[in-house]
Amino acid sequence: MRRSREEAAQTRQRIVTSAAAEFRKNGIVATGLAEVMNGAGLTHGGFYKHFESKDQLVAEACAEAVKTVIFERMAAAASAGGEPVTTYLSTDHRDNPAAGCPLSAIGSELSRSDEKTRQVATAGFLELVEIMAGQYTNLKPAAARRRALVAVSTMIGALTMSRIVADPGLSGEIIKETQKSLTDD
Amino acid sequence: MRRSREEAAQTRQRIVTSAAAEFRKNGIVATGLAEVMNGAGLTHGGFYKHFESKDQLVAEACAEAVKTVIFERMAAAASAGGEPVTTYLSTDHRDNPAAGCPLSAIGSELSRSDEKTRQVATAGFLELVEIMAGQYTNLKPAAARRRALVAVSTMIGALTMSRIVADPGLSGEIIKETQKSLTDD
DNA sequence: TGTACATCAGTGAACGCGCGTTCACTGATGTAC
DNA sequence: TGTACATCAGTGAACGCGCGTTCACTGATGTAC
Repeated sequence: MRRSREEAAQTRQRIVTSAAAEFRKNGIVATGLAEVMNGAGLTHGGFYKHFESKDQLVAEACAEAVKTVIFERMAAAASAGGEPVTTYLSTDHRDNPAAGCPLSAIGSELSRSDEKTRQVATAGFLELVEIMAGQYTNLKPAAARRRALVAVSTMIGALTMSRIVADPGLSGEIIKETQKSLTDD
Repeated sequence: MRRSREEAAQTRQRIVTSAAAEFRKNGIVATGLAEVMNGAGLTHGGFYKHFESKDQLVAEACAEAVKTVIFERMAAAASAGGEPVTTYLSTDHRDNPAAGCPLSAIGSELSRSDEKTRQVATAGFLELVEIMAGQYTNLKPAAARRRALVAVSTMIGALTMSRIVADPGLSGEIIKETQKSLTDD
């Protein structure tokens, strides 16, 4: 039966949030819409009352993940005077991809996604670069940005590799060494 | 009809090579066995005469990609006295994922693959670390390895991001800045 | 303010399709004598 | 070395299944008078 405008908006939001978690946990292609809808407490038939296609959901779910993880959590970690690198490169982040950075969790799938999704991912990357550039207070803005571009690439590569690697010791070593390398100096 | 042992071995090899390319181009989950077999010039029905499952093919295809790209091409680039970083971080490599490093091309999918595949990926990562460590001739082995661990993570993250990013200028900037950062000093 | 009707969120079944896997069959290769 | 038979690589059809998407239906919400 019909729902109120407010209820419908909440439902839509639950679908996006469920998708953002499922995609990061199991991958975009491997996640079915029925799985996403089930995660939002709905049956799969109603999906198209809210979205035009799976691709549209992918773009919105990616935007939500970028917003909560990069624009909110990482930005907060930096403005609180903490080291954003330590937040990003942690075993906690490594072990919880469903709640973590989409650039690490679904990076190789994002490179095959449509324009809209890649633009959203690009915006997240640039925000992370800006956050990191803000850490290099002893450098001029242009130099800080250049260094941050590399630092963010390092963070994404290291977290991705720490999840791939079969040896837990090596996985921890990647996180620890990368964290040290990016916080020293 | 039956094929000679030699022909059958060649066929098997063609399947692995086709899979290694298709997986890196379109992703593991998004690539069907029919697509792989077609790339090897066969119909899909014969697949199970050579492999037990898709997972087994994934592991072997990953091993082939690691061997040709890391153990052969990257090792050759280093021993020829060239900079392996320049080979890895190039627009050529960025634009040809099907022939490139699987850690960048299918990184996030590898983290969800089975133990065998992740072990193969880990071996490739460690070899790349060793190649890079060999570049740091002015450091003691342990320090060189630690630095290489971070450098390889940076290379993988930067190449992955250069493929995700929607803006070609930014994509080139990531490659150029990361290359500079890893070759300076 | 109350009533009649249109709207539409959500359900559950169904669509065609491609997936990984299995199987009967073919006929050349390999093996045993 | 030749012959008879077993093996098995490859084909093409079929299996059950889950995919993204569509649709008829329900009934509460929203709108018009």
